[in-house]
Amino acid sequence: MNYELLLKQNNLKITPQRLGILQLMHEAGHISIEELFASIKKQFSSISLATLYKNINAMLETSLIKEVKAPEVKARYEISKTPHAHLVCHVCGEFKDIHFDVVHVAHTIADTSGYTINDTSLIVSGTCPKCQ
Amino acid sequence: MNYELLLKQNNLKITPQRLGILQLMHEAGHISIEELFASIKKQFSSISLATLYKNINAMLETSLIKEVKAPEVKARYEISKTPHAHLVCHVCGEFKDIHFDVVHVAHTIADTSGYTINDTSLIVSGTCPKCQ
DNA sequence: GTATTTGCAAATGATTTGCAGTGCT
DNA sequence: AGCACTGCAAATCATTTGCAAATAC
Repeated sequence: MNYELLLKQNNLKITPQRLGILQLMHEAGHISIEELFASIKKQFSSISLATLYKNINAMLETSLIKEVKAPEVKARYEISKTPHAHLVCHVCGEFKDIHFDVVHVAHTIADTSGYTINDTSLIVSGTCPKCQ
Repeated sequence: MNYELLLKQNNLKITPQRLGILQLMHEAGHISIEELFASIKKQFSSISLATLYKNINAMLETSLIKEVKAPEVKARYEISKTPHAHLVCHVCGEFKDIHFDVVHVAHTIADTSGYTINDTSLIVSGTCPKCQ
């Protein structure tokens, strides 16, 4: 994945910290602020939590990344992809992407409401096979 | 709605504060902590934010109420009902219940995954007719 | 009467802001 | 060169905890 291009396309300057954040996010798939901070400190030992938050917020504003808010657990961040659903194990905490047509479901839901749809969040929580 | 019965069924003691919280939550449909605190202070001027949090947490633990975490906005709380979806207007902030079979969707999603499903959150964000 | 809840104050945790210095283009 | 980004410290905002007094059952 070309992180430099991703940043450029979103009018964000390329910095080593940002590249590191995107790389870790991509590897993890879904990652929380704490996990990200702990991991990135291995590369940039003096990185500050303020910088991490500023960058996360900048990337959220341009929709380069997306915040996934599941019930009961802390938010995770992922690089934006085509709309999909999530499956979360509340025992081990694993997040899994599910390729499912959420846009179609959203339209069914908003059908008679007159709403203009922007975003759909579909998260199923449960226990994964390993944790049962 | 019988709030005393609701509390009893969940093994929670009946207090005026709890009855007030449930009443406001029921009237509002979906309410944030700040809104709830501002409203309940009109009835119990000396209620503390700590009490509010303790009660919200107690009711969440028994599942008497549910936390709705939508993208971009602060969490809202609702009295637990049959599973349903939510439609949120990101302009005026209004939350709307949509009676939609989320359990069926959840099963479709978790179908081949081997997950045991506990909970499903389906939230569609957009602009409501009034705000367009 | 006993256990739980309340309200207060203080503690903790999470996130944001201001600013001086540095780095990107 | 000029503007954006970084890192630090401090500020702010959100939530939790400990404890004494009050209340539920």
